[in-house]
Amino acid sequence: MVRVRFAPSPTGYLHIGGARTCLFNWLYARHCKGEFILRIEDTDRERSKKEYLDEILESISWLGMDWDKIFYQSQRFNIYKEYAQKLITKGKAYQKDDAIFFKYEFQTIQINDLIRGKIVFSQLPKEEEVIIKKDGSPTYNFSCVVDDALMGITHVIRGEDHIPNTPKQILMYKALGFKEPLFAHVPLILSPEGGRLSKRFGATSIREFKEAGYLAESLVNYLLLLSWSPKDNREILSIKETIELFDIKDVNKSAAEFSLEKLDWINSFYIKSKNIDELAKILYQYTKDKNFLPTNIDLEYFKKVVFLFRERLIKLSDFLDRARFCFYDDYTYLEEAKEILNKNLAGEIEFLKNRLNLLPNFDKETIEKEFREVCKELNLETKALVHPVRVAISGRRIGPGLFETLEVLGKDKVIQRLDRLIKYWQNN
RNA sequence: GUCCCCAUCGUCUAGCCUGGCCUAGGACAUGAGCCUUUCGAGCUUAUGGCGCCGGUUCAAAUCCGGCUGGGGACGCCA
Repeated sequence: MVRVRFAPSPTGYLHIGGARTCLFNWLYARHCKGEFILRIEDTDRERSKKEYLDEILESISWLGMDWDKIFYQSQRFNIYKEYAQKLITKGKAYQKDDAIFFKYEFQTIQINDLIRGKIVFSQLPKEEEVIIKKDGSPTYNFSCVVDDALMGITHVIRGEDHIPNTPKQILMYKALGFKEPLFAHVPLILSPEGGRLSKRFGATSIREFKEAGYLAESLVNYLLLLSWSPKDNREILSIKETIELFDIKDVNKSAAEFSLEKLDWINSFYIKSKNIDELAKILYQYTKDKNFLPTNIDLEYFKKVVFLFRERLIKLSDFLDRARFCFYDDYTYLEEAKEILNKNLAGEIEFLKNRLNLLPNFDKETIEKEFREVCKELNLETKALVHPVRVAISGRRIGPGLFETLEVLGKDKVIQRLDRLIKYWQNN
């Protein structure tokens, strides 16, 4: 049976690169109907933090992945020591200054990477390596080998930055008498500037992407497309069909630059394709987390507002400032919108207001019909009133379609906001 | 410095293994047009690429070599 693992170190948040490595492992496990193990590499007592661990687990779950087993290396120190001791007995390691050193036995190492094919190492950078530190904790390469072997990992799928570790680990497998797993080194994700994805580039942790308003499925879909493709020109794939199609052998060899533009496009696509109830639910939670909504907002009303905006959201966060006027009356006219108010149309707006006020039904169609009729009577182009009215009701120059927005706001609010505009003209 | 990985439009990729069907396909971004009350969305359309040099071959994006370029690793971090 296929058994793979993702081995994060809780010394930082789960970032884009780690998330994709996790995803590839998880997809492969699910594709093969195998097991996906989470191994927390918390051997560095100083730097490992509970909050990072929680964050990592939460991010993995949020992205839609689950694990069959979880192990903590911090609970396995005695196991590592036991195996280090065996190496000493075999004469392949020795103790010095309270630490245990492993002696590499020189030989050309060849690995048959599932993604890259044959990789040959003709030499090693060093002749020995600490495997148990002075403080009794194991070093990465050693605990990794012991655990992968003991846990029965069949495929080690990890980032290509681990390629140089592989020959060292293979030598340890041999010394320990363990069977080697298969290796697959997935390409790195580069920042748009070419180098490592980090500080300069805004968000790198999954949590930050979530907070920025990206949907989990967008992130997963996008990450998937970096270094893998269904080969039939499709860009949008559900997790379910990806599990069917995914094979680690098909992952590309070359590193890929992260592109926010494409992620944005995928995100807006997913937002647009969600049904309104689902999207409203997600946005409701999102806005709640951001403390954006006033208390006791009616869910039906919220849903209507979401419907208004859903086609123009790239990220959930776009909803925050753009839809604010639907929930609060205290908005101001934005500077860029005031230009539209340069021409004083107080009389015309007053006329329009009175006519709208008389409408028996305040629905989109009725409003639009009357609005256009009024403009005609005033001998104005429709847009001559559309723009100022939009500013009146939202404070903004741009927004969703005006007539549906008026319907959502309701007659009372619209009348009140038109009055406010008339006053604005009177005072300026 | 030593070792290793990679190389198709600006970006992500299909094609490469099993040379001819490739005057290299798709997506994002960008330009133009249509639609339109703004923005967006949608639709149509355009621009744009096999890093270079050799070799093998009737034929190379595809095979081989070199170069160049980019990336990674060299911690009692993981």
